[in-house]
Amino acid sequence: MGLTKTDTYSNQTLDMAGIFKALGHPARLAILEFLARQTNCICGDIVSELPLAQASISRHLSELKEVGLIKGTISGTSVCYCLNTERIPFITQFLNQFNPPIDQSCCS
Amino acid sequence: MGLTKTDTYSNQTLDMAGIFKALGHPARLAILEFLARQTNCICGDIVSELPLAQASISRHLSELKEVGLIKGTISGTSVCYCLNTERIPFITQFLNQFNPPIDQSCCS
DNA sequence: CCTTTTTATCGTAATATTGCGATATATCAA
DNA sequence: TTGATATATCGCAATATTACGATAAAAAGG
Repeated sequence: MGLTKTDTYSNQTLDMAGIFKALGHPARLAILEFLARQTNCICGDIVSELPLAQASISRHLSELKEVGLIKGTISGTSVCYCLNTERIPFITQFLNQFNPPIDQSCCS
Repeated sequence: MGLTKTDTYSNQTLDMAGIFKALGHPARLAILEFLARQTNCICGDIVSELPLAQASISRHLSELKEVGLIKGTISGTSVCYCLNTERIPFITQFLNQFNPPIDQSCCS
């Protein structure tokens, strides 16, 4: 028996934790930073951007896609990757709750 | 030999990944959400907020403090915890780079 | 069909994280 | 000093993540 995570935490908390976990690895962050530097989607050859094996990059990409941070569409024999920019305001909005008017007098 | 993470990724990427990793666990997110609901710092008794052992909560709190998401000051026999609200704009500003004008025509 | 190219998945070893009980530390009150 | 209370740290077991090579799958071009 014992409590599951779903019993304990709200769906929103679990979803957001999933997104942050995906952001919480330097390789995945580096992939996003690379995509952000482009003016177009990148069709293939993300592998050559990082010193990781192709299998590892593919895994990271699928984790990023799983939480909706990137989009990927098959284009012939390669895959086109883009940032899913819609996701960002969603995250920043969530983070805004941590910016409340708290009286921090006892902690400063 | 072999590349270290510091060789491969910028300090900013590593720092931000550390912050997101800290955010990427439902228990730690729940702690932050709890702190955000308060109008004051919380001196003690965060343990009773979550179904985790005291040792586990203490661990999570120290991880949050390590990346600067919360502040803690000793107050007698307990510890006062507050959100470190300064940190939030820092994160949202970083996330803004993922909101660029990308031509997503091939991915939509 | 066969070959090449690109990406995904599988199996597995190494490493990291999580959670807990036990214990240590520190402060306060008596 | 002793006892009670609050928090931190240690040691360890269970679990999750990461990375890689090998291999599979899917599409394009002969």
